[in-house]
Amino acid sequence: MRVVIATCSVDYEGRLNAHLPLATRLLIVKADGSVLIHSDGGSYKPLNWMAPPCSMAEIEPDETEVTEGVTAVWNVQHAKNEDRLRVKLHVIHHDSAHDLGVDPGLVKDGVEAHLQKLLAEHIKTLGEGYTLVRREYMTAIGPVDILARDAKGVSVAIEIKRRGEIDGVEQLTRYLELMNRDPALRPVTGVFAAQVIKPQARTLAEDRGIRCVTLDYDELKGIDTSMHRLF
Amino acid sequence: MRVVIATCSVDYEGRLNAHLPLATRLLIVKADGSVLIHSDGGSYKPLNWMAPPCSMAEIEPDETEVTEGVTAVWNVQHAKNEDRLRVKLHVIHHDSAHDLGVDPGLVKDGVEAHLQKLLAEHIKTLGEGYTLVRREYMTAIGPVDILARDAKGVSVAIEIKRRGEIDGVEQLTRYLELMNRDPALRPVTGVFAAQVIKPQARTLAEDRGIRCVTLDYDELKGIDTSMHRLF
DNA sequence: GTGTTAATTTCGGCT
DNA sequence: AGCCGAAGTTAACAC
Repeated sequence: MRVVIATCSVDYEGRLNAHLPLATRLLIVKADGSVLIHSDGGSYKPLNWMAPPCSMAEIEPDETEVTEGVTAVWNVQHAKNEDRLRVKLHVIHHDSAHDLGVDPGLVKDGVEAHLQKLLAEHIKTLGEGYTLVRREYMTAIGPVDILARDAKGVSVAIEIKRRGEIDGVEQLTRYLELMNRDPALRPVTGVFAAQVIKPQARTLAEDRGIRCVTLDYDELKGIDTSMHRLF
Repeated sequence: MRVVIATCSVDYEGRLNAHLPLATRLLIVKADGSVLIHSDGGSYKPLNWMAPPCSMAEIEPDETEVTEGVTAVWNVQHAKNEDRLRVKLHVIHHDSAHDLGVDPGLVKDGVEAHLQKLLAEHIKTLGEGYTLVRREYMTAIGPVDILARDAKGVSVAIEIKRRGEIDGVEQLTRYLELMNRDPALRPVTGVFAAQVIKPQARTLAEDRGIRCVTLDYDELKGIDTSMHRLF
């Protein structure tokens, strides 16, 4: 990995055109040739970048560029499309290279899969008498997150999201449409469960007779913990 | 901006829990206190990070950590929630600080908003007699990009995408379904406009009676320029 | 490899 | 400040 602090201007041509005026920035060249250009603020997204696979060539500035004060030009070309990044370096304040080796990678815990597991274990939070049929109930168009039955024994298809948006309602609607054609399951009602449900998604869901449920991850986890403590 | 190359392990606790085993990585501390942890590969997304507003405190390792070879600990705490990042530094290979100043920011050209503005201004490119009703026409499930009327005064809902894919057709279909329930608007026809329309999206759209229009950004911009020149 | 879905998404625009 | 949708989204997973 090469780390450079330089006063530079940048031009990107590809899916869009973008330009960065002359300023001092952090330039990172990774082992796979990818380049990141960071300012001293903002979040983790670089001001501009080139994703791998790509190659970086340091070329001589032309006469006009030399007049403008350009001391070096980086030409970063994507390997599979026409995306190109040109960095015009004026002043280099720092330049160092480091051997980092391969990273073992991130270990995560607490994503949607976890929510699904918790809700399946505590399906009664949806209502008295609810019973779990199975998680990842397979249909012709994909797996329904949870299939359950309510107190009356009616099938309930449950779609789980961390954040409930329109896409999720569409997804559940497709499942319900298909499942309601199956005489062995029919009728199937729907529950849209998420930690947060956007108003537009709620409107659409309720318009289609789908019940919306807000999930509290900590509460589900709390039930889980207290259960473990009790038994 | 502080740039550090160090052998370290990282733990994140917040919306989820995540852990990075001991390895050599690039650590960036920005002026706003935010921290990025990058490996020597992958795309622009860091392995782990803390978004601003947050504060970083360098603390002494405890006895156990010293035994494990930890020489310093960074405690990065988010200012508005309980998100916390702990970096245990074992070996520091490089450490430097740089004053970058404020970045003038990225200048973009050719995004969806620009397309929408241009098409609204030149709505006649869709056909003789077309008139603009308004951009971002609000419905219960979200805003339609452009509402117009054709030469016969029939309402036309226009969905604009840079790249026309199935999602966009689904979106427009939802709007049309809803708008066609409104006696004041009915009937409403649809136009799916994009710079590039994928064959599958085109097929689906046309199957649903939605007209597909390919937008030429440079041409629209050209009309815009020549208009300015003429008047 | 291709397509679909999630993400500690981030970012910008508007109410 | 919050909500909503786009992004040069990126990344993980299924087929």
